[in-house]
Amino acid sequence: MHATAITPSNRSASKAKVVRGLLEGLLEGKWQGGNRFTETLGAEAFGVSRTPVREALLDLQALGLIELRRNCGAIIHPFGENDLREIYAVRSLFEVEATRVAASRINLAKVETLIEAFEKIRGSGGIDPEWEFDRGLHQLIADSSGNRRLSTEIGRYSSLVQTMREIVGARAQGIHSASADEHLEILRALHRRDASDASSAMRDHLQQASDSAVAAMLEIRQR
Amino acid sequence: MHATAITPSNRSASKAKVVRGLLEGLLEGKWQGGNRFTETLGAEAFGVSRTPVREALLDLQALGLIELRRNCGAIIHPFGENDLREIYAVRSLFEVEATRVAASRINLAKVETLIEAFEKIRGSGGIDPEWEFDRGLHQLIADSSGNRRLSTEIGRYSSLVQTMREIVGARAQGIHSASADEHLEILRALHRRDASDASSAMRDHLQQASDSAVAAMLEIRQR
DNA sequence: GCTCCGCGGATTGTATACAATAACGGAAGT
DNA sequence: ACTTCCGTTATTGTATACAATCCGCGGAGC
Repeated sequence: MHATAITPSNRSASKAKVVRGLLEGLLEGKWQGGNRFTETLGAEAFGVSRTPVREALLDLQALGLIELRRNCGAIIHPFGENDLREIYAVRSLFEVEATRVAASRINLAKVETLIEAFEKIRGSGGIDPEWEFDRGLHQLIADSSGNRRLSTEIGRYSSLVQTMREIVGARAQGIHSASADEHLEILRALHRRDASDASSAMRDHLQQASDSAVAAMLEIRQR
Repeated sequence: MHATAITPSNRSASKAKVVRGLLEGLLEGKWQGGNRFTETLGAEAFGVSRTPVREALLDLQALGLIELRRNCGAIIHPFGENDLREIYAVRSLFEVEATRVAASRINLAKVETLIEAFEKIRGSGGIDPEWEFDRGLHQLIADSSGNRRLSTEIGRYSSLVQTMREIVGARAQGIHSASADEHLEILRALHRRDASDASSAMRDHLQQASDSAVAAMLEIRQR
């Protein structure tokens, strides 16, 4: 539904490729020192022109991952455990607030549908399809917040996290997706229209997700 | 200090021009219906090429102000009182959190410097220079949050608000800048390292700012 | 009359060319 | 040796050209 800035399916495919490549480098731990990365360099590295590279760099700058200085190229800051936690901290800020607000407005029928979906997952023990529903849940909450700006911000970070997931998923084995239980706790609180419990459950959920992401990154780097 | 996305002094002057022009239209209340705005149209309207228009549209999309659809042009949503309040709500989310975290880390000497500055302002009754210190205060808090991501987001919204201020300031008479008292309350709480009071004062400050901005927008539209 | 296919135009996505500008280095002066 | 100035060069900012893609419309077939 949202025009996701980072992974717009196939819209701006080149830009997405560049973003992914740079994120891979960040997660792997390349660019340890304050490395410089010019648009031309990126264009050659990824086999595209400067234009999508430039747009990718602007996006990454807006996410605080790089610093752009005129006629200097992008300064890539070393990316560590702490940076990943910061990303989840901001995401948590957004989504906890969205959950709190959404509790009194969210469409209960949709909540029930998702509850059934997650219960089915928990029963079957399937892991793979869960991310799909996870995205659906976060999207539903964002849209139900009634604040377009908040929803947009959530979408931006959602795309970032999604891309990181894909990168990590392709390399790390033991990356465990969030447990259906956490999702169900959020959903049941929402169904009761209990803003406090719901937002609290969302906070815990994202804390888990944060720890999990850090573990996955460290696993990747130990190779 | 930050590479501000919207008003980078004179970096990307054309892009800034386009952003400002579009924001003017939004604040004035043009584009009431779901208007379409193509890149070519913008290029002609502002006398620049498509490239800076495109970048401006991407920024505005990331701020939730417009919707970009492939081969469809930008869909400009009507902008109302509620949208302005939403922007301040998100900003409040960022800055209240930053204030809370910064309380235990902020450099007290810098706080004292700002306290003196605001006390001088309050004495002299000068209004004009206050925005400059206002920006300094918010920037200091953002940088003291110790979270680069959070700081970046604050910078994005800060630029947006700053541009809106400039637009409004050029048209409305009675736009009153925030009272020095509000700033002093934040600063004194920070100086006590009282996270609760400081963040609470920041919340109140932004609530005032929000009301003030809405009033200014309505004043503009009544002409 | 209704549906489906295909084509033309409009619009974005990407590449390239040109202009502006700031970093870098070296030479001259002290 | 240090600093300052200036020219070169690297790099971004902007403009333009080209490619891909989607939307709408009209006509053919049923």
